[in-house]
Amino acid sequence: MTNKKPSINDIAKHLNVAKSTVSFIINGKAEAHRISKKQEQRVLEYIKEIGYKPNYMAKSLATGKTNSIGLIVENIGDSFFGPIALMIEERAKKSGYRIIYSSTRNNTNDALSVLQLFKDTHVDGFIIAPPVKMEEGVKKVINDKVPVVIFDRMLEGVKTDYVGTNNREVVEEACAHLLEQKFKRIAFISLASPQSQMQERLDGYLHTMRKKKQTPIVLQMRYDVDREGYRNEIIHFLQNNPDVDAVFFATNYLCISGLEAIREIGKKIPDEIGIIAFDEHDLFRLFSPSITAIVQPLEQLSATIVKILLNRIDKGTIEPYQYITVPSTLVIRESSVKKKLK
Amino acid sequence: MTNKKPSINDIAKHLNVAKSTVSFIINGKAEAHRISKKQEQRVLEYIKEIGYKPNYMAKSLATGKTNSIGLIVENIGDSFFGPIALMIEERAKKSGYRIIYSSTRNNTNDALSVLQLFKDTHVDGFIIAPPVKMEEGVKKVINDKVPVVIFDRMLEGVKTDYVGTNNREVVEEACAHLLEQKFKRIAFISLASPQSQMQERLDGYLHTMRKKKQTPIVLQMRYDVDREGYRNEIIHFLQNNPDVDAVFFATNYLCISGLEAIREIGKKIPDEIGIIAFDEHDLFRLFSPSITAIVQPLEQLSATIVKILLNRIDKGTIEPYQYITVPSTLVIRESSVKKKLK
DNA sequence: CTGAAAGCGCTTACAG
DNA sequence: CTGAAAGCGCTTACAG
Repeated sequence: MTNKKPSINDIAKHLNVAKSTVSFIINGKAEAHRISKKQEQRVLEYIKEIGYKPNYMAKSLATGKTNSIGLIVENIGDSFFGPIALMIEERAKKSGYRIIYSSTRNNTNDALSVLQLFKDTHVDGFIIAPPVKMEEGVKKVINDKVPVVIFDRMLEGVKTDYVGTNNREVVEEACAHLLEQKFKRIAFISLASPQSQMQERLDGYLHTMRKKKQTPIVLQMRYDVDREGYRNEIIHFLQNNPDVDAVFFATNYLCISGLEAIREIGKKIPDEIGIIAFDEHDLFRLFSPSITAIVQPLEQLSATIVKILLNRIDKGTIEPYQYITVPSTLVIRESSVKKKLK
Repeated sequence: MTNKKPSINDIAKHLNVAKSTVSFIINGKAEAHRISKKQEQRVLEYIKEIGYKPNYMAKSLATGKTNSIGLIVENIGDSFFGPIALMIEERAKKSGYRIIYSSTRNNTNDALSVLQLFKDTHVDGFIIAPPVKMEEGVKKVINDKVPVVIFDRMLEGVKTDYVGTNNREVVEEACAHLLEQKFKRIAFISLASPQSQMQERLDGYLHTMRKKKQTPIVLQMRYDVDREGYRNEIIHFLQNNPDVDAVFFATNYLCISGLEAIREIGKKIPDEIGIIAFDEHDLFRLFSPSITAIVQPLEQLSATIVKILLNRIDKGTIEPYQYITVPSTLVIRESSVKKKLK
């Protein structure tokens, strides 16, 4: 018993067989290489006895596979990407893949450099919620035959798999609901972001407003601001638009800043101002009044993302790319239902 | 221009120098090996020209280092570990380390198997918030000279670095604050968990109660229950203990279930029941009334964890192990301050 | 059915 | 100052 870890070579020598024989047996290819049952038993037993563990780095060097996936998101600590990261990892683990993650905080340069770094370390595939201007970087990766699944927001002109939700349709549903509740002046508060999911949400809003002959009122804030900044800007906006009687918030954290703003200026939800948020948050269930929200099916999104990526990794990248949208649900709570109507 | 990635060998051949020379130059050891400036320039320029990227797997195989760290937490999607994961990754990245994560959901067997898996893939070190009964597994890893930093909860008898907060002291401070506010019957609602941080929080509570001659009232729930289950058990508890006029919740999610329970039975916060939670949550700032909470210094915790681990990785494991507690802050809000006293 | 050998792309004593 | 060579621990054609 030395304390050096045993290698395939050691096993082969000890058992007087060839390295290749051992390797085949370990990898379950004994049958395919017509190795005798007896031989296989002998090797398997010895492996168990000495507690042999293959060296993954050597294996990776020889095969070019690392069994790891790079996950690049906006912020792994937030209430959307965090749970997604949890579910993605749990599913990937079942298929023997590890997840390496990085948060971009929407910084394109950081995202590009981490993309390159992960690629240099030979991840087998990527799951990316990209910041803007990532098109070229992602294309390069795909060109080098590394599979990429984009999620949450699309990348224009990048041919690869995408998984997202039906932003536009569900926002239309939400806005229609507000109108039904007799809210008249519905504002849309969002980020000045060209990202596809934000554009789709805006489209849904504008489309419904136009269809119902309402005048849109849109606030698009810079996205490099902190919570305090959003709050102040929303206060300002609501004061300048006193006739606004409902707000659709394009993300959950904007809604949280919005709630702080509304508290500050003292408007009553829902009778003086109706509220709907995109994406769920613990707060929304418990807030008084509870907040109507569009809830994305996180489990289903994660499952789809992982399934598609693993399929690409296994089978290469032949079939047509998939564009999948999993529908979200409008969960109606108190903040969008006028008490007088009840 | 073939499409095969250039290797050190290719460079050496092309430039008519030895592989070792190229390797030394790439790794900045040109000087140490007294390689001529001219030679160095020539190699560096060529590398740049062809866009050479070292193969990390080969490098890892040769050196035994992977520049990766295994992060094992309870749930990367929750409001404590998520932000911690964000900060840990950002700091590790600056020093050239990647993070591979896994969530245990407090399942010891899952945690042990992922610990083994990460170890087999040769992570350079571990950051672990361990479930119970991980002592032996972690010891084995440490014995094999892989550095481990434990955080959030300690592991009895495991000699390694630990980073946590001053659970006991800050809970004492919180309980003293409730007593000052003339709350009489303070209950402590927690999980039936032998984990150290939970024990310390309980100790802080019991100690203060005893010192002030108050009778402790403790509810310890099973920790394999869902939010609904917690809520129901808390309702039950509060109904059976109608004289309880304040509750200290040992975690933020228990507090959230508690708020649902309190809403259900219709008690008024803070005048009929005072509330304090351990750990911050978005909800607590915005809830009406806002909820007093013990806030852990996440930035400082993450920074300390990463610093200690990288130090161990670089310098080996010679100096005595560190046991570091970073103090938390009691943020007093409306839920623990009686209006009548104001 | 099994084995000898080359190869994956690095690092690092060692010799000169 | 620089180069030839062994080694890290696997996989996989290829030969028999």
